[in-house]
Amino acid sequence: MDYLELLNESQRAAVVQMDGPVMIIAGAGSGKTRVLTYRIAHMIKNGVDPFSILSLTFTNKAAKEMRDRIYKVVGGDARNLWMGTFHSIFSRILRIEHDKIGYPRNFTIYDSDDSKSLIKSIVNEMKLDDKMYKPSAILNRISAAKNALVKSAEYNSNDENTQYDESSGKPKFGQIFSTYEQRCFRAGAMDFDDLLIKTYELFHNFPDVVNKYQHQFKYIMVDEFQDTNHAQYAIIRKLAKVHENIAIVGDDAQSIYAFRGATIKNILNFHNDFPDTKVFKLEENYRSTKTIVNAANSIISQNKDQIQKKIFTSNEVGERIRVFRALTDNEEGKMVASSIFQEKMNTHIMNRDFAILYRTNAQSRAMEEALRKINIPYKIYGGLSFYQRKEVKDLIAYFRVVINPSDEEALKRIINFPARGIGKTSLDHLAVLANQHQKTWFEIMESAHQYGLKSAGTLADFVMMIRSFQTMLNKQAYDVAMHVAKQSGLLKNLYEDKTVEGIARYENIEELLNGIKEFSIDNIVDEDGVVKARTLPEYMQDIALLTDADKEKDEDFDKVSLMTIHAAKGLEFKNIYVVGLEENLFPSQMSMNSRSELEEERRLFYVALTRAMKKLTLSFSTSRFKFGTMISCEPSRFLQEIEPQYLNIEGILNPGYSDPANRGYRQESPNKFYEKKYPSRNQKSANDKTEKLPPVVIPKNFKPINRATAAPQNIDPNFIGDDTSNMQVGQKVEHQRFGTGTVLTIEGTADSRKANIDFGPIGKKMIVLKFAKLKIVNG
DNA sequence: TCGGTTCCCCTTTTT
DNA sequence: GGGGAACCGA
Repeated sequence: MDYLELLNESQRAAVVQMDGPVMIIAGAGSGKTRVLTYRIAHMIKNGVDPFSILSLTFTNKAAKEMRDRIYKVVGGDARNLWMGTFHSIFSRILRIEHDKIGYPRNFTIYDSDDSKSLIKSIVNEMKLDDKMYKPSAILNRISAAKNALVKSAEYNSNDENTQYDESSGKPKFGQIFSTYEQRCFRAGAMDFDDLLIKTYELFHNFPDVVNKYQHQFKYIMVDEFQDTNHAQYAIIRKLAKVHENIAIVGDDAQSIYAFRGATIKNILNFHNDFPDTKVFKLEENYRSTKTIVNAANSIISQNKDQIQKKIFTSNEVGERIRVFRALTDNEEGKMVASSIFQEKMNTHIMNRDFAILYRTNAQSRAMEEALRKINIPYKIYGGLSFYQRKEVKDLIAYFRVVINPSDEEALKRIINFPARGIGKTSLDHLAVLANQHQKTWFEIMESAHQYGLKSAGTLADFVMMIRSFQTMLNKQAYDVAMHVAKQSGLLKNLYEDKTVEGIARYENIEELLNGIKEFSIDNIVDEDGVVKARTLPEYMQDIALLTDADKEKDEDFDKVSLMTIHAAKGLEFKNIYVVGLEENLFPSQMSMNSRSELEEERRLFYVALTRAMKKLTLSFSTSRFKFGTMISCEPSRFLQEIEPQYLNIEGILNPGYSDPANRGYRQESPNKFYEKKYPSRNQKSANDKTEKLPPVVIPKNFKPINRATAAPQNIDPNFIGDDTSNMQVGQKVEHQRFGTGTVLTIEGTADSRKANIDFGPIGKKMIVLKFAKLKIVNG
């Protein structure tokens, strides 16, 4: 397949420009993923060693999809790419280099629940008011600091910070921050932000380490660059320093993670850090109808902060965007569900061609109920994931403690579950002693007698149990997991609960164990084709950063998708429903305080619209349940920001609709704030758009550099494997790394055909023939 | 210490 | 409307 033929001119230019710094500004639906995947495939086809390509994405799903697509073009080599999310790639590096920063190799990754729970403990231990020091708010501020690469020591030495905290009623914030840091370290745990900040430190403090990775990663690619935060950019800038072969792909119009520290500055700074950057713009949309593209353009043009570009499409005009109003959130669900039903009757398209998008996860309930009632199968992305369910977390907490006994948050979860008589009093004592002696809970428990703890006997039993589990850790993951589930009493405890929920919980544990079983027996091969046993620690590393988006099941193949707009980024569907277009919901109430926050909401709306290929439906409700009470809602300002020529408004929305000044969406008592700050489009003055950011221009001296492509490291490119389909037991073979060996056994068929080969001094290796390159030695 | 009940807060968005 | 923490009685 000549993949270059499948690209348009600017796409192709971006693909073949392998060397030097590259910026690809890719509008929605412009074939960005295609460019990225073909770019990598192009490199591999041109002899670049996959091990030297680093490709960073934001979600596991994006990484997986890209790997699959590259696999289709270049085959098995795709396995060896360093491809994944920032967090997963960096955790991989941190596990390799763990000793440099004083962490155990099997460090735990705290999710935000763990982080909040730890903060809560700290606030309690410090005897502070937990109304004032809310864990989520504290965590947000800690996270913001870390994303700016500011650690507690630096934070606390800055008067501005201390003054801010004093004036906002949280004078002890700095102390909580530094305690939090210490406790994470003591627990051998990293939170999400640590994965970035520790990587940065590692590279900053150990020149030999950074040097190693700088040379290894000859080519670096970053997807969704507009969503990178300061720490992420600082790391990749460092990594790219030697070869400067770095390509960033992004779209400022789809920047929707500023709330998490992402900054558009990274795009603007890129030119300063890499002055020779070649810029490519992908402006043709292949996804959506003209109506959808133009409507989306009319939305995004209202933002002041943006890079100039013109997204266009040569697709058909398509249908107008349908807008309807519901009276309640439940009715909105019903209307969406019946619309999907009708659409399927009329056009015979699949369930999987539909997606319902919303601003907040809480909105999924009304949609789910309505779909369930008329038997439309659906799947929910995000929300409470499988791994966040209580019983699943409990068993996983056991695994965490077995692997890393210092993991305090996991220990707290399981120490008295199932109940074994270790109550609050014991826990309080443990906490005090641990702080007093600067030791982990587990260490205190090991010497419980010595500290005169009343529950010493029970604690010792618990420690013994964990210790006995630990002796099994090098065994296959499933065997250990099953043993732990049984011996801890957790399985029995759940089994005895015969309520409906209890049975569901038991089934979830069964599902988890089945997943581990699959993981264990699903032989994995390393780069030399050698089969490796998969252990529990490996399983835990695998799932630590997994969101359930990754847990795709076959039966989910043809279902309607429900997800937040954030989760929908990067996806496309034929028919899209964007629901809940109401003031205070979308745009969110929390984002009405500043122009920049509101613009982020607008970009989010832009992302929502541009997910649709053929048909787009927008809806809002005039009332909805919030915290169990009914509240009344006003239509979103975003609705009237779309040029009306693209809309098809159904039914009588409001009496004043015929008046173009309010397009019928305005309620009878107009919101004063709305009037004043956000004049409608018609009244908008031309000089509203004067404060634009400098547009990115393609440099005039655009000249592709044709540097010789890098040869793979340590591998002889001329080494070609022979056809092994007729290989016999007893035959001599040559492997590039292991040398000459004798075939002992051959088993399996087709792709899973394996050979056990004795390489003499190197030992016996089980090799999967599909992947390994072996020369048959004659004689 | 445990289990059941009430009560309270919650809601952005995610790795 | 729902989950988790706090509270209370045994």
